[in-house]
Amino acid sequence: MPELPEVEVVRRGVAQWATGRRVEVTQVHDERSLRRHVGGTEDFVERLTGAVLLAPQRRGKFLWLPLESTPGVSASCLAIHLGMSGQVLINEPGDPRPKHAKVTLTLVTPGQAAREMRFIDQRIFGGMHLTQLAPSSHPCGSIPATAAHIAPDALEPVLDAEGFYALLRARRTGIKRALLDQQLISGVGNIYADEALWQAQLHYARPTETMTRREARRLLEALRVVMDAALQAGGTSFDALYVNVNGASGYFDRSLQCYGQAGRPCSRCETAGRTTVIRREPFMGRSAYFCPRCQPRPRRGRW
DNA sequence: AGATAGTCCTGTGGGC
DNA sequence: TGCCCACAGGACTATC
Repeated sequence: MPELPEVEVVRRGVAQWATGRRVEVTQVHDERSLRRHVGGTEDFVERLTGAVLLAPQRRGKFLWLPLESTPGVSASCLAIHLGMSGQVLINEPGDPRPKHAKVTLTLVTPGQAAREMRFIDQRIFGGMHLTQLAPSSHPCGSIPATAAHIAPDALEPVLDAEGFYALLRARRTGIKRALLDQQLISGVGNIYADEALWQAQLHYARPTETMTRREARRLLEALRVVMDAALQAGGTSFDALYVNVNGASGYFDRSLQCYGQAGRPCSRCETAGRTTVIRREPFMGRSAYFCPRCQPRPRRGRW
């Protein structure tokens, strides 16, 4: 499941191969991946073909490439969301097309060989669309109109510990729900929520309104540390569903301390000479992993 | 405002 | 061996 670090790995790969290139051919193999494009497939192809792609940007799990704009026309972008199983691969033209290829863009630039940028998506929860760019607090100054509602992500400096604390105290929900709410803080999914909560020694049902400044700071720091480490490792790949633009897996799964570790000993407890087993509990139609000793259940938890 | 249910999908895996 | 069905899971929408 691509979360912030995985999307950032993809962004960097796309930056290397797509920045400044022109879309020579647009092929849509499966219209369902354009569900979020207002205007339909024909409009998508017509507007994208011939456009020059600028440096890709990211906020949370949203990725976008601004299109070089013509004077007098409002700026737009190619927005990409990977959903559950989306991939962006860079290939040479003529490479065999993967089974779940949904969109292929042929990218050209003078004096260099053409490349194909392919959007692959097995479960079709992700997609591509064209949309206007709207002013934003994002470092690049704008954001896709369709992503304007999401909050700054955990790695943006604009989100500081005091601001994070204030946001949490203003809510009446459980801390993991808050972390997964992209309108409060973006980029966090199930994996990094559980990892950061484990790191910060907070139970997932901890009511946000009882969080202390210290705990909020510890949690934000934990999010940053775990996401930075995951980025260094090329992301988390449990299976072939998440890969970088060259098709390579990340290896952060080997560093996971909590997520997916049900039945295994908590490493922090082990270091302290105790044995505690990581537990999995159903949560919001998925799972929450935690150490029952390091992350004790609050008396009045919020699920 | 917060919580929940439904929707979109397909590969996987448990049950028989 | 093979069929069927339940299910996961990010984001969005509708509804309570």
